[in-house]
Amino acid sequence: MKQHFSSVWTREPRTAKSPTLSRAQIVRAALELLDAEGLDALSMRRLGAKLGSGTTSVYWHVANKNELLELVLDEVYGEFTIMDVRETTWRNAASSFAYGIREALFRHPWVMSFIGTTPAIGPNAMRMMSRLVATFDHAGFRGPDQDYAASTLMAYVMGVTAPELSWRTLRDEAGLDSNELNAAIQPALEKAAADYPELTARYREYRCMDVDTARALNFEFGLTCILDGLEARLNRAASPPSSRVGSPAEDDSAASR
Amino acid sequence: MKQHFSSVWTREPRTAKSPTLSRAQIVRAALELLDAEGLDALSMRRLGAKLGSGTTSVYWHVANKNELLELVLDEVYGEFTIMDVRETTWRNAASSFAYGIREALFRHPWVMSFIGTTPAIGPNAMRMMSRLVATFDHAGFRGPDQDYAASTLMAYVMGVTAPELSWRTLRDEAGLDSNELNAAIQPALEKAAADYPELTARYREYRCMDVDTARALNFEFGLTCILDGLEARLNRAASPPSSRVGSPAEDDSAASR
DNA sequence: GTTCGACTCGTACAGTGTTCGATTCCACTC
DNA sequence: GAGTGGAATCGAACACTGTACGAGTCGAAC
Repeated sequence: MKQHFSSVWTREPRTAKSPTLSRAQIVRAALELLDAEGLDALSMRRLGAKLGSGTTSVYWHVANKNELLELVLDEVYGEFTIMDVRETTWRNAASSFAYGIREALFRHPWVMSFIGTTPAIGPNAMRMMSRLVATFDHAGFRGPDQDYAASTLMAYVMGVTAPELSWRTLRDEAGLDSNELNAAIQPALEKAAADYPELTARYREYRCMDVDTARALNFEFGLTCILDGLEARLNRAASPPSSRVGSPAEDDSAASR
Repeated sequence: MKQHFSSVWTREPRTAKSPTLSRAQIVRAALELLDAEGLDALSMRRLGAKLGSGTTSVYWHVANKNELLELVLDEVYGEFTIMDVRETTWRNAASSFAYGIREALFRHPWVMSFIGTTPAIGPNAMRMMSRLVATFDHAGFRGPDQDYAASTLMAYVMGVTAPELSWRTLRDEAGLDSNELNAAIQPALEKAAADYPELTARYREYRCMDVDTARALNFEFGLTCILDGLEARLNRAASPPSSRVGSPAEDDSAASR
């Protein structure tokens, strides 16, 4: 059978005999380059230069740029930490996890370009998912609902943070602070919203508000929404015997896990 | 004052006198290319060829590739339709909106790479946001909560759909169907999850499940979670006078809007 | 008929990811 | 110590990319 799927994680890493260049080293350098100067700054030539090696030496340790990016991506997944749920409530664990991701993404804004392009099956991503699912197991979810709950939380956090990141990148590239950029963008916004007077009014109203705190409130709002929604489902499943579809693990053996 | 922010929407479009090439034409061709062959297929040379014009002719109508992409992105935003909330419940409107986005994204998988990179301030994005906010206004949200609710829903939908898209792209590039790809990916997954026996068990358990319906269930799960969460907040705000922070619009004038 | 602006497009440049083959270097055996 | 084989490095080259520039074409207004 032909191998239709390939990824860094499917290949055996090269055995290192005398590694003047190592995978870890390469990944670290790439990460630094990405964090410092953004996605466009990472070219194989620049990476080679930063490592003090020839441009194409990297290709012995990594099959291609995509694989390199898979590796760096998983490195970032390694920064998504979760508390041990047995030490707090699941709401606390989930909430601090969400805030942690948000901040990790702020440190590595370029990741947003890969999430949704590259499937995350690296070891760090796996560990994170494992712990997140365990959190929802402890919360009382059963069967696939554990995965669904985890995925819902992740989806929300990624989804809200994405526009925040694009905003921040724009801001930093322009060399302004948030409120200056807000002012600079206002005419374009008003022009775009010209046909929707209620939007214009709304923008005028918010102009005095600090943009960053508004974003933070936005994040918190959605997060509590989701946690409330999850909790509601938990309570709903707890009280009635539930004639729920798609949850095959209501019998004795599988539900105990 | 220097212009620190630029976008297609800030520039006046060129006045067309005898347009053998038009913006609309260019955008359509780019969209077709993107839909048919993905992000990498769109190069200015290929676009020129498809249009039957010189490679650099496009640059008279569009400042650069980024602007072109902003235009195409907004075109996709134009496909995100919302029902008139006065014809159903807000839950219905929001839910069908979410499903609509999901399907539009399936038609244009490449967009995921820009959301979170390019701020969406085109006319179609504006119209969509205007209608979405109106939906939540009708639902009973007041002040910034309307925006927060809209952004929460959008964030979730984008966030869940992203991995789905990466999955589908992978699948189509490999030329397999979902379950075949699932089988092909299994060894990599098991290897990655080797240290987490509960994950392995979980994967084994789901292997028999159809991947696509699992995804659909996942989407529905999170969506009802969010709608439940929003509804809960609505009810909470309705009954008690609420000593909520960060919502400055509890007085008479602003809250009526 | 001339002029001017709208519009097109060929050429060129700097840069990209990656392939290929030659080269270096080290651990090992004889 | 000489020799060998594979690990690792790297320079040159290829086929691309986005875009700046300037020369060219065309249609309408004067």
